[in-house]
Amino acid sequence: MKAKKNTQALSEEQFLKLYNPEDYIRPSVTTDLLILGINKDYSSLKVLLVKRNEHPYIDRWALPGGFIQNDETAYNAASRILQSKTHLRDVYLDQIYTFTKPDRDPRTRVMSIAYMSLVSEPDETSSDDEAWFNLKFTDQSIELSNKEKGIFISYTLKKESFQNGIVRYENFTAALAGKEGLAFDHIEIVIEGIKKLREQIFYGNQAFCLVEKTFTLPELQLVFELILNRPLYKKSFRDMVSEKIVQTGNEKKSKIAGGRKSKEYMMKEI
Amino acid sequence: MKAKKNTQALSEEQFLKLYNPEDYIRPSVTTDLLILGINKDYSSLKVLLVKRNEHPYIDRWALPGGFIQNDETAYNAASRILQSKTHLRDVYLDQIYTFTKPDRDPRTRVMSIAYMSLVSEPDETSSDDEAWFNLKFTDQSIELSNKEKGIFISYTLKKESFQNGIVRYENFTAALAGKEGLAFDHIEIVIEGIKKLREQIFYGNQAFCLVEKTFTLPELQLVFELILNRPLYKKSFRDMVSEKIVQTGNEKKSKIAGGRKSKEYMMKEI
DNA sequence: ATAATAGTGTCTATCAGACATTATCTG
DNA sequence: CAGATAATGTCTGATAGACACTATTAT
Repeated sequence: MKAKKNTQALSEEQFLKLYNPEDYIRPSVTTDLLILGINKDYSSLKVLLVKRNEHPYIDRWALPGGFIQNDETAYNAASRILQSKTHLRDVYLDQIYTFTKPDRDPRTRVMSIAYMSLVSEPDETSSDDEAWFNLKFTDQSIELSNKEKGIFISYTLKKESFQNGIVRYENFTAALAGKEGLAFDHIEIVIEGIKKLREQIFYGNQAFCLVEKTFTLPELQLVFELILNRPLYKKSFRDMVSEKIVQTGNEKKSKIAGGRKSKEYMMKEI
Repeated sequence: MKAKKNTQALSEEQFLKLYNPEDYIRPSVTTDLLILGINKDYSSLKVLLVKRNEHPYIDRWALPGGFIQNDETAYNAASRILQSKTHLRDVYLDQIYTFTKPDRDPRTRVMSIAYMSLVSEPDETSSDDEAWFNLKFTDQSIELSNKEKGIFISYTLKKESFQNGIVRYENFTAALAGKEGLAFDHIEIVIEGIKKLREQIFYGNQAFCLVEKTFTLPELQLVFELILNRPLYKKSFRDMVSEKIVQTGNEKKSKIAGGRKSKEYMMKEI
C-alpha cells in the first residue's frame, strides 16, 4: 500500500518529503485552564487566576494557560501547566471546548483548547500574580472576586436563544459590568466550563474531586449546591448519592458550634 | 491602559509590532465532520465519507474535512465544508472534541476540531469519491459499509476503564478488525460523536434534525433506536416526546403493506 | 378472517420534591 | 434546657419499564 502513487505519481514517501507545512494556515494553539476548587469552609466556589505580566491584556487577570509544545497532546500541555500551578498530580482534567474566533488574540491567530480541572484543598497561594478568586455564577451574573487584592470582576448575563438547525439553545452571553474584565475571551471559557460541569455533576463523580478523600454528606451537598447555585433537598440528595458512597465508620464534628456529629463517608470503589 | 509598559518598557502597540508568531509552535488546524443521516426507510444510520485522493492515507475513506482559513472560526470552516458536500443550509452543526495527538498526521503537526452535523434526507450522491455509508455502532463493534461500492470497514470495540482524578470513565477503544480502516484517527471522532449524541438525544432535540419536517411517531422512534442501538418501549417513548410535538392533522400510510395509518406530527415551536 | 402496524390503558418501581420528625451535639 | 445541626420518615406526583389491549389497514 505504501507503493501507491498519487495524481502526481508520487509515492507516500516522496510526497511527505515534498510536503511543506508553510503552504497552509498555521495558527498558534494554546490551552487555557479553568481550575476550580472549593473554599475550606465550603462557603464559595473558587477559581485560580493569574495576572498577565505581558501584552496583550497586561495586568489583567486571566485563566492560566500556555502554548502546546511540539511533542505534547493538548491534554499533556494542560496537565503540565496544571502541575506548574498547583503541584498536584492525578487530578481531574477534561476538555471543555475549543475557542477559535479569529480576533480573540490581537497578536496573531491563536486558538485555545480549554480544559477544566477540579481540585480539592486549594492551598492559599499568595503570590502577586496568582490567586484563587471566589466565583459566583447565577442566572443573572458572574462575579469573580478576591478580597485580599481588592478585586471584583463582574459580568451581567443575558440568556439568549440560539438556533442550530432545528435545535434551539438557551445560552448565556456575558457583558462586562465592572471596569475591567478577564483577559481575552476567558469569561466564555468560564461559562462553558460551568455549564458542562452542571450537566455532568448528577451523572458523573466530579463532585468527589472537589471534596477531600473523606467527607460528610452536609459537605458534599454544599459542593453540589455551590456548583448548581441552588439549594437541594437533604433527603433527595442523600438518596441520590447513597449508592456512590460508603461510610468510613468515623464521625466528624461540625465546624460551627452546636449540632450533631456527621458521619464520615468515602467514595465507593467499584 | 494602552500606555501601560511591559517589563521591557514596551507599550502594547510596540509589543505587537515586535511580536513574531514564528517564535511559537504553530500546528496546522483542520476541522473534520461527522455528518449523520438516516436511511429513507429508517433502516440504518448513515455517515458521509469521502475517499482520499492524496497522501497520506491515499484511497482510504475518511470523514470530510479541511483546513481552517485565516478569517474563519472553526464553526465557519465546518459550515463551509458541510455546504460544499451536502448543499444544505441551516443544518445542525456542533463541536464534538479536539484531537491533538502529535503523530495523528504523518505530514506535520495537525490538530483537528471535530464537528457533528445531523441532516435529514441524505441525497444519494453517487460519485466515486463520496458516499453515504451505513453505520452500525454496538457495544462490541463499529461497522461502516457501502454495498454498491462493496466496502465493509469494521472495528471491534473494547470497553476500557479510564481514571481521571477520582472519576472513572468507561470508554470505547477501537481495534481495526477488517483489512483497511478509516484514515487518520477518524474512527475516534465517530466514537466521540455517537457518544455525545447518545448523551444528548433524550434532553435535546437532535432527533428532529434527522427526520423530515413532518414525521410519524414510529419513524421518530426508529431514529432514537438507531442512534441508541436498542429498542424503546412504544408507550414510554410516546409519553417522553409528547410535549415536544404537535399533530399536523394529516395521516400517513405505512410504507409496508398492512397496518393502520400513522398520525403525522411536527416539532412544537416554543 | 388474518396478519401487520398504530395507538392507548394500566400497573409497578423508582425517584425527586416537599415537609415533618427524630437524634445528637454545645453551651 | 435552648438552639443548632445531622439524619431519617413519609407523602405526592412524575416518569420509565413492562405488558396488555384496542384500532385500523391491506390482502
